[in-house]
Amino acid sequence: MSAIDKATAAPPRDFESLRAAILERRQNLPKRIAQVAAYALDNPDDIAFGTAASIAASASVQPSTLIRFAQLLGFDGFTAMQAVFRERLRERTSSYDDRLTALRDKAENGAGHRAIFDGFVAAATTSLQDVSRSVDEAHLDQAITLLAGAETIHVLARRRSYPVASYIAYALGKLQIRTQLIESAAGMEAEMIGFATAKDAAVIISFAPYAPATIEQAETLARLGVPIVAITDSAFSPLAEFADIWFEVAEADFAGFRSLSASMALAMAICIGVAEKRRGPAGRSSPEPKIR
Amino acid sequence: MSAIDKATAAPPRDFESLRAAILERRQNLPKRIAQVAAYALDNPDDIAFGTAASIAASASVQPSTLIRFAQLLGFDGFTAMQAVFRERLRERTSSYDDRLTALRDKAENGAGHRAIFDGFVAAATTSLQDVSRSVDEAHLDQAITLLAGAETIHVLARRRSYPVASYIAYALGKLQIRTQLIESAAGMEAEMIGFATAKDAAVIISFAPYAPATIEQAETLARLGVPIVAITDSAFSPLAEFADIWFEVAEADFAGFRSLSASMALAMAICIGVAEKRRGPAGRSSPEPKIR
DNA sequence: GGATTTATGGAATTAATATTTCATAATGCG
DNA sequence: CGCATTATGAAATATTAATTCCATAAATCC
Repeated sequence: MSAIDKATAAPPRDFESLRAAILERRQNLPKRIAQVAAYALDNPDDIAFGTAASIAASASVQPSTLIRFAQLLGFDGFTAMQAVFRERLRERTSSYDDRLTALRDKAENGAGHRAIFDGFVAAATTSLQDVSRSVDEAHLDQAITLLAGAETIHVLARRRSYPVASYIAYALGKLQIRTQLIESAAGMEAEMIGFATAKDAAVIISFAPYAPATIEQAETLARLGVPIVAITDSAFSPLAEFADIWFEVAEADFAGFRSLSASMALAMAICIGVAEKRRGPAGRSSPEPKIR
Repeated sequence: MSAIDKATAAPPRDFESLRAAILERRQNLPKRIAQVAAYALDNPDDIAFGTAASIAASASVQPSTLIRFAQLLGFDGFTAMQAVFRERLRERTSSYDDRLTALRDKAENGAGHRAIFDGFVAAATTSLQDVSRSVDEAHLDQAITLLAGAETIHVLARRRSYPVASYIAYALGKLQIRTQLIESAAGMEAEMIGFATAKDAAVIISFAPYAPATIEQAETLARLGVPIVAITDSAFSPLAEFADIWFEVAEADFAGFRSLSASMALAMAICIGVAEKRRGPAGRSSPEPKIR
């Protein structure tokens, strides 16, 4: 019998509880076993993939020590423990879409606040994955070229999309690019838009249900001959009609609110791209504006 | 000898070329082998971890067919092919941090716009992963309880953090929670803040370098006895001093701009949490506000 | 400081897993 | 239709990997 209870009745079923179990006992583990414990937490992937012998070698212990470690945690043997490490990889890899639907269910049934938070994280991650697949370089280049040639860049968005617009305005400002954020506070939008010319350009962001004011103003801008780059959610968006270049960004939603992460990432890439282009192809040696 | 060349000289080294090789030959593959091919593309994870016997069973073929399939692709045997499937999982799992640093280098050396975009996506993803680890439920509960009890929720943020504040204001508005976004446009912030009382509460978001105005106003709010929930970036943030509850959110940066995704996700979770709590524990049956 | 318990290393054993082989079935071709 | 070729299934074999066992070394306790 060992100093610590030989076997916890129930072996951890998932990686998190396994991790917790290890951390809890960490202090009073025999030297070699502790060595394995540390290795396991530091290199979980190796344990998922390796064989008992190879892992033992990497951790500088005997294979038998590995098995003792597993048994100490309540597992039958090394193989049973390894299964948990493999399961972890599977889940981590398993499509975020699945995770998201699972979390949606969970939240519907009144799970804790943590579940809601996880849901938003999953929604954002999914959206980022999607947008990463769907945006193509050619569009990106065109949009950047178009905006880089503009005298003033007008940024237009309402409601849900407004945060994206305000971040664009902030970023372009920092990058010393003349920008006009079309604000709604004082009801002066029409006048602000009136000054736009074909030498300017506009970035417009809108998702279903498209704010009527945004569409209306997009139309006005188009009529004034202002080139338009749009970030929207489908080919059927009314914006697609007015825009010279448009991006389809499908943001996942959770608890009734859509993520903005994908739009934000795209917006930022456009801003930096415009700044780089303005600085000229020669300026490429220091393309990274160090601003916070 | 089989109808198709028995063994491609060089076996695919990575999953993508393996996939391509399979797709290319798909049409002229013997029935059982084709069955394996389809299974392999549909369930790559199973192949990574399963044993020849278990995979064969899942795909309804004999283990030997599995080996023939591997050899047809130029591998030595099943084990060699499986290695490619495992490698794929490893890479997919490999820390986003590594990817991010790689992309940063790439961008510094003047890579295309696509690389910049990927960088922002990676930065956002990393931030989300981090925040998901660091936020704990107890804090979340406390923050939600605090805000749920407020008459009016004041939302305060400047510059980079402002988009988060505007999204919070939008969300709380939709959720019919009385909200006051402290805007800076007309320079009336001081007056707006002056109306706040201990019965209200405030959400303040600020990251280094902390906008002086935000800190100053946070202090004022604290002096007025307004409970404060802060989202900031370190324990040394001046906000931590004034806040009753604060969250540490470390956003990764790229090309000089930090992601906002993690803060956004946290902010949304708080908003929904407050709305749920207000609706009362009984209202839990329909916790999902269907608003777009 | 000696006795007893506990931990460790290393080899032996057992279990599992991949691979090969061979008989048979299916397919294609003249 | 019949022969040759290719594909398939099933079991035997070889290989590899996990587990157990035992001798020895530390550590702990009286």
